[in-house]
Amino acid sequence: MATLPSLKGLQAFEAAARAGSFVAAAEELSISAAAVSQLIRTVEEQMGRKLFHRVNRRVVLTEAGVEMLPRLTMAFQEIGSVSREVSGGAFRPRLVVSVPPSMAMGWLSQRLSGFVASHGAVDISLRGDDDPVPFDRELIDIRLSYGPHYREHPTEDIVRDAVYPVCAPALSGAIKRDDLVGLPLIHTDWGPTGASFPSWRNWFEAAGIDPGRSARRGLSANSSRAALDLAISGLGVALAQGIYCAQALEDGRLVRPVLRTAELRQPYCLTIPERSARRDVVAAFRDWLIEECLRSVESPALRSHDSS
Amino acid sequence: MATLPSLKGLQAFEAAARAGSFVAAAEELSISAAAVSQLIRTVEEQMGRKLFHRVNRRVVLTEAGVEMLPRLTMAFQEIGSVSREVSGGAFRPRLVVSVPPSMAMGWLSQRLSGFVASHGAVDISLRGDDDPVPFDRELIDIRLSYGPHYREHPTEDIVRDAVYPVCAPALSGAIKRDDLVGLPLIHTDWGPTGASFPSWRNWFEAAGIDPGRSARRGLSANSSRAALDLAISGLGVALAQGIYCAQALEDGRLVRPVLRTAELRQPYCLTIPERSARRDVVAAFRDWLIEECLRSVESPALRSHDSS
DNA sequence: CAATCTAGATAAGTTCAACTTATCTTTGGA
DNA sequence: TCCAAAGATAAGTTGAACTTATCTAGATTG
Repeated sequence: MATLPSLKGLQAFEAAARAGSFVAAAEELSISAAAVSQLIRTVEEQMGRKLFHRVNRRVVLTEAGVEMLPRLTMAFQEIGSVSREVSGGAFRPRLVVSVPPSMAMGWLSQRLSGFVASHGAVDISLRGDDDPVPFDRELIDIRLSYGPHYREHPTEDIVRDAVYPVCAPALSGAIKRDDLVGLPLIHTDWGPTGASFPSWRNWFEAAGIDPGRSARRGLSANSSRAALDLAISGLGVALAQGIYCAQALEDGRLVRPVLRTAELRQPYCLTIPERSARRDVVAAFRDWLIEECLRSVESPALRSHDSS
Repeated sequence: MATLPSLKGLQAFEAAARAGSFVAAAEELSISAAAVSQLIRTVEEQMGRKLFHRVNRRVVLTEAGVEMLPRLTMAFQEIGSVSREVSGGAFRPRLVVSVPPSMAMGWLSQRLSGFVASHGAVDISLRGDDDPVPFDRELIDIRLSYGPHYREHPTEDIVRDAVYPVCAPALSGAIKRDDLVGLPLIHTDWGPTGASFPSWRNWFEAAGIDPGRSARRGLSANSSRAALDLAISGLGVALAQGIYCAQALEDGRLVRPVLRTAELRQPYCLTIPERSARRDVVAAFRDWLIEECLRSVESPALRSHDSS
């Protein structure tokens, strides 16, 4: 079918299928039952397929009808709700933000109130997703991801972060050697997103240190957040990412026992689909988010120790 | 606004907003530009809000218009694609299945081909989600979850699984004592879904054994699948769930060094929203899924050792 | 077992939303 | 400076959508 069937016809079908009766649908749409009957007949002709079985004086959905109903219901609900929101003066811009799960849980959710406070009425939906994210299906306005995926949308590099050994001040005081050999290490399982993140093994290699067996020893955590918490508890030395540990370094819960860093192989990237780019809220959020990223990564606590 | 604005008007708005021009929209809709202009004016009157700024001989979306566009685009695309699929004879029923992430990755994805083979033309979308899942927004047809959530939809208990100590045959042979004290244990971080799953601590308590320090010792894995792999590698004894380890027990990659089990506190539950229940595909998938669950949990490998 | 009720189909006529053509205004660009 | 092109508007036309009225045939009931 080159062109769509009649929208009103589809609407009548949707109401009738949902209600299970033409009369009920007619009432819902404030038209006569005869109109519903005709609309649906027209749609069936246009689509070349029966949507209802007429059994006696009942109607029962055909397989094709059953298949259409939920999708049409969702579509018409969306049309209805967006129309109602916009026409009833008090619509709030909706902003769908997607970031890697680890950021959604900690870093970003802590800072989000800052944006809301400065920007006012916005409905923000914060999603923690692994790549790839379905921009169109979920109407995502802005996606922060590790590395450039999404060549099909405008993407900009924001910042290239690094990982640092960090530990509790108490543990740091007890460190004699500065190559970390023999210390309890906290390993982070970065998950699928961070498959290419540096491990302790990489860090030792880059530093030219043979860690012996100690590169395998110690605790492991399945999130960067958990790894940081373990480090703060003094259980060992974690390889923490700048953006996540800047705060703890600043307020002294963590220190950097040695200064060597390992840069991440990929920058963090911001992807904003064309359709969202012109929205004011999106532009404002983009600026704010970049500012926050840079502030976190280039925090004085990290800078002052920078050892390149 | 009590009732929706004109659907054709919204459609015209959507096309014009997307194309950035009334003339282009008119061409797309195969009507005259004057018609587009009038339709949009009508919608604006019905909604009591301008959707376009008329600047010279250009049109620019207002904030309200920008807000509406993506959601309308998605809705009309959905209407178009469902209509096209159903009217163009070869529509395939679409089945959206949601299960806990651990099942989506392993157990279910391995078995799914069986259903497709027996049932024929179906488009299955398999999602790994944590509870709660958005039934309506994602049009989920069937959800398998641990424990009964979703009182608002018809839900049935399927099976109550249990966890068992399992290990590689080689390791089993080396075991002298049958209380597992002193053996390397593999701890599983069940994630948010399984917050109430039995841990080694629980298992020892239930068995009336004081594990001493050994309940904390050993490896940990952040998924049941990873824990099983570690156990198969002979690195320790894992507490594995029946449904996941039945296969490995049957083909001898794993054995049960001791027979005590710990029942899960909740049964696995199947939730099917009203709208999906009447679909043939859904009913068929439900039957198949229940069958597969029972077969896995009540596999001979588990049964023959059952120690209640 | 009529008598009645109700859901849906159909016919015929009506109406108004949607569409066309024609004309006007503005302006961006050659 | 003049034209081409985009949008607004007016006036008239068309047909999709709607109404009322009537028909059919299962359900329901006294």
